Amino acid sequence: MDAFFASAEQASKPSLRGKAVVVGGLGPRGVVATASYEARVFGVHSAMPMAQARRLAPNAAYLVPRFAFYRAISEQVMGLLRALSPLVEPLSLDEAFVDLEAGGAAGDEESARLVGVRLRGDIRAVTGLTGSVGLAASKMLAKIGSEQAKPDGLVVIEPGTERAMLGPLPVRTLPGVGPATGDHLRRAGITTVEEIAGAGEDELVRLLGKAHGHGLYAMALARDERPVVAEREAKSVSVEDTYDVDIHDRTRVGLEVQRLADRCVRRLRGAGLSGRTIVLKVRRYDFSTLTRSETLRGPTDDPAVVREAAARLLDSVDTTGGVRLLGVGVSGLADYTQEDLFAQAAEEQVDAGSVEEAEDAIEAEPEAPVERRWPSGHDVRHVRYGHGWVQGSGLGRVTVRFETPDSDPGRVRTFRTDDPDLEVAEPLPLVPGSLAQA
DNA sequence: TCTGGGGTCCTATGTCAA
DNA sequence: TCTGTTGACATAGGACCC
Repeated sequence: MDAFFASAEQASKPSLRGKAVVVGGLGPRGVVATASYEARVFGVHSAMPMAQARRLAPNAAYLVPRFAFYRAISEQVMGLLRALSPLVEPLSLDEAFVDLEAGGAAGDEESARLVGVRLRGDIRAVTGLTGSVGLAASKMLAKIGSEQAKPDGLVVIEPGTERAMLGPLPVRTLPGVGPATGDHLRRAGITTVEEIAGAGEDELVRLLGKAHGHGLYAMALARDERPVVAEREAKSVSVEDTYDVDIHDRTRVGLEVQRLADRCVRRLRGAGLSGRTIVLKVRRYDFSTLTRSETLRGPTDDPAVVREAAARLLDSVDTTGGVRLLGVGVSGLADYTQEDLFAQAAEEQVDAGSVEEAEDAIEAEPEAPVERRWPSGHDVRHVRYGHGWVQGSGLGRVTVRFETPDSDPGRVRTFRTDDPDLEVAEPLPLVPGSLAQA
């Protein structure tokens, strides 16, 4: 999908169409998740600190992501893909590989192109959004093709033309070459894909190590045999929070770790999983990041066990100077629990006095509750004015623009944040009747 | 106002047992 | 019995992806 989050917001909010839209964390430490193509003109792009984006595009619309909404759209698109083939490998909410051969949907180049054209039409009809398609003989080439096709296009990389097409491209085009590897290669005088091929396999392995070297050399020669794999099993479950202000108080750090452990276990249990290895992640005031892990004798999904392990791990970490991020994860997953009876009994004890209570005893960060209740971009309904979305809030006021996906751009009105006529609403379908509402 | 959140994979190093 | 090799596992860190 093209600029997925931003496009979904523009489709949902007529007044934002054709305008610079930036979706991401709005806090002081937020980063850009997606920028609309109009915003990219100003140099705004994914992973950029929000503060920098605001300097570059001060007049853009800034919205928090609405994952439930995007997920609903994503499921519609994945449904279309699964109609083409049972072999669909989602990479994220807005991207997937499809093995057309396995689906019998396409045998030759022309039939494949036809499938791609039809798919793009279906995506538009069902979601109202544009998606781009890359058709090629391997995952790597299909991915590169789809990048070249964006926005709103289709690219076929014909067999036999792969090497010539890849040759002049920058090394960063290849999957697995990020900033660090890119720098590494550049220092060795390698800037294009054909120069990777020219350097030879031994040289690459010497430069980048065994796995990466062999892999990259193969990619540069357009050799990629990786199969499309549907239903890959999760290998870890984790949660993490970056705090608006560094936490210095060791007691508070401990409490946050307990909260994260509970959240992590909730996700773990929700997925019907348990795990053996508990991981604590700490990012300090200076952005240095360290992890500590502990492996239990058997898998657990017991909140008390995970909390205690996380607390032990925290004991071995120096947090003087403050922490900006904390995280708790579980890996070594199994889909069954093999917990001994002592732990089960201990759980019932500890659960009685949960962390949430203790947490309330500590004074909360002084943050405006209105920001929580009326997050920018979220849908609302007013008794008199109907459906709209929060354009901004603060100082006891909330500003709402009243419009729907199929209306003209709407008008703005401002209310008190405690106005009883105003309530939170579910997103409306982008195409009438197409979005199953929760 | 510098740098999210949720993942995967790879590498290096240490330890232990066969 | 001593020494060396090998493999599995645990741990920590880093690169990368969307």
